[in-house]
This record gives sequence, C-alpha cells and structure tokens, in this order.
Amino acid sequence: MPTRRRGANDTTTRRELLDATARIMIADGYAAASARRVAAEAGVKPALVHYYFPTMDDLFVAVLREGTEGHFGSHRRALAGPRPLHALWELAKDAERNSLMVEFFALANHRKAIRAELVAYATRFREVQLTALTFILRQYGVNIEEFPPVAVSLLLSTVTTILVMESNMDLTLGHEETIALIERYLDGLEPPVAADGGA
Amino acid sequence: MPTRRRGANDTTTRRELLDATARIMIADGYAAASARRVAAEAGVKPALVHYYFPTMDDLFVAVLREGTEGHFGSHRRALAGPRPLHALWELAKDAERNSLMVEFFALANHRKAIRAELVAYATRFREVQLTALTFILRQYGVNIEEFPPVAVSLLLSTVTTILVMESNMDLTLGHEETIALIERYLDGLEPPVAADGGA
DNA sequence: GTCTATACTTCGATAGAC
DNA sequence: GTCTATCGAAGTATAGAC
Repeated sequence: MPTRRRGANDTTTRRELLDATARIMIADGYAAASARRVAAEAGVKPALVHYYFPTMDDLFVAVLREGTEGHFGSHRRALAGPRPLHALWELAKDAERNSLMVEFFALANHRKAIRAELVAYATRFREVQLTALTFILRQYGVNIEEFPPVAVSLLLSTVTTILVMESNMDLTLGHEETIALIERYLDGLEPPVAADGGA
Repeated sequence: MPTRRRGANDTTTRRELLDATARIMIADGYAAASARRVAAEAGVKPALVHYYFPTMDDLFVAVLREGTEGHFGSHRRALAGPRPLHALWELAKDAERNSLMVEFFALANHRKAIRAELVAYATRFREVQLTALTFILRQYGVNIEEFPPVAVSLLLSTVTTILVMESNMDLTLGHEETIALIERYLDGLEPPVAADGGA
C-alpha cells in the first residue's frame, strides 16, 4: 500500500519536505514539525506541503517509511561483515536515528495511522534480526535456549533507544558503565580476530 | 523550590486536577492533556486550571513532582523486603507508571521546565538505587567490577520502559522471552528461599 | 507545481462578575 | 474559589489564481 499523496514520488521538492521534516523532528521534536515550519525549513510555502501530503499523517508516515528503507540496507550490510554482532551494536547506537524513532514512538501513541506503520516496521525489523541472530548466536556456540535470539534483539535496540532518549536531555549517569558492560559481553562472544566456521 | 501556583496546596480540586491530568496522559498521551480536557475530566471549568496552575508547564511539573514522591516510597518498601531485587523488578514493570514516564520523556524533549524537573528526578532516583544495589549485589557475591550497580540499575528501568512503550501499541514480539531471561537471572542471584547474610 | 488568501479549529491565558 | 466571556496565536486544510 503506497503512501497517500498527490504529487509525484521522485520530485526534489518532495524529497526536501521529507528531509526537512526529519531534521525538525530530530532537533525539536515532532510537535515542532508543523506544516508551516516544515515549509519554511524546505524553503517553500505551507500550502505546498498539503499538495504533496494531503494530511500531516501522510507526511509523517512517508518520513517513517522511506527512512526505514535505508535502515534495512544498513542492517543488511552490518550482517555481511566479519563481526556482525559488533556491527549491529554500532548500528543500534546511531543517535540521530534513535532520536527520530523516539519521536515516532511518541507520535504513535495518539495517531492511529502512524501507529500502524510503526508496528509494521518494528515487527518486520525484529523478525529479520531474529533470523540473523539465530544463525549468528548458534555459530558462536551460545545456548539459544538460555539466550533466545529474539530477546537479544530486543535488548540491543532497547538499551540504545533509552540511552539516546536520556542523552538528549543530558542525563548520562551510568551510560558509560552500561555500554562497557555490553561491549565486554560482545567481545567475549565475538573476539576481535574474525572467528569463522563452527563454535 | 515549590511548584509555582496560586491556589492552596491541599485543596481537593487541586488534587483532582493533578489526577485527571495523569489519567489523560496515560490514556491518550500528553498532547491530549489540554486545559480544557483536564477541566472536563475533573468536572470543573477551564479557567480554574489556570487559577491553580498559571501555565500548563506548572501543571505538568506538579504532576511529575507529586507522583514522584509516592514512587520513592514504593521504592523504599521494595528494598526493605526479603527479595529486594525481585521487588525492584516488579516495581519497574508497573505499566501505568511507565506509560506516564514515557509521556514525560516526550514532553521533556521540547519543554525546558519539564526537562529540568525530569532530569533532577531521574538523577536522584538512579543515585538512590545505585546505593541500594551496590549493597545488595555485593551481598549476593556479584563481581561489581564486571556488573557495575549503576549499569544494572539502568538496565532494569530501561528494559521495562521500552516493554511498556511497545505493549501500549500491541507490539509484544520477544517480550515474553526477554522477561523470562531477566527473571531467570534474578532467580539465580536471589533464590526463592530468602538468603540473608554473606555470599 | 507553486503561490496568495482564507476558513475553521483548538489552544493557552486573562479580565472581571459572582 | 469558581464561573462566563473573550483575545490572540498557531495549527490543518482548502479554494483558486498564476
């Protein structure tokens, strides 16, 4: 189901509206991303926002959906490298992406269209990561009864999301220690020298 | 520094305004907690909201601050019982409280007064829990170089916050497994039979 | 495709009667 | 302490000219 819109999909103006929206959401929160503000940030007039995106929900859904595509690509590349667990962790730590996702979580709390899109995305993402982690953890000899891949997937993204939420308000007490704890654990599973083949 | 207000502190109307605000925030998000809506929920007229709380920020700060007091009490009681780690975990899982705190996190992203209050609260809370956990983990024979209490504190509240955020939008993939993983770990440290005294 | 102009809604906040 | 009435700002969205 494509995003509802009037304007063509590959216009540069459309692209700039999407980028402007994401920038504003990251910098000042979703509440600041009004049609007027988005238009100003993109250098056009407010009515043009509604030309490309009939409602603001359509705009937010498009930002989420099209940002998501790029993220799945990064995820695939992370898994293809020599230390996939570390690469996943680095990807999960991305501050801008996490800030944006936190805004979408907040938005989804009271906007049905966005909630549906976010749930679809998050479910698909966790399923993809689940498949990959099942393979990786097994390869590293982890007891996957004890550490179910789906739980590991959730923990990875969970912790980084909160760390970013807190950092955004200069609340960093305990962050360093938590990151070090997790990275010690990852180093234990997946040492710097690339371990390929069986456990 | 007391909350800025005009009306007296112990009025039942004032109390009802605070409760109404919290209920609305939990049910429909902070954006739904307008002066008009809060007044309707409390059964009074909108102007009265501004009589007790000159600005909406004053209202939100009061909800946060006065809800916080009760939470510190629950926390103290949790620590006094026979299985403090499990009690802390159960407390952290409280869905309503987490929903409310998620709303405050979102609010804090673009409201300075609320950010300041939230940071003060979260810092104080983590410090209190740090002191308690340092004692408890040492008692249980945990290597606190490897598992710094401040990191354990952060992990406990982090995971439950995200689980509630996700549950609120019916996204529960992996939740069961993650909770089971953590509870297995807690059971290992703090078995059902009350272990008092040294490691 | 982009603009001007504007209708309509909802919000926070205040003045002043009771 | 609570109400009625209202102001001004900001938001979404649309109509219609260019």
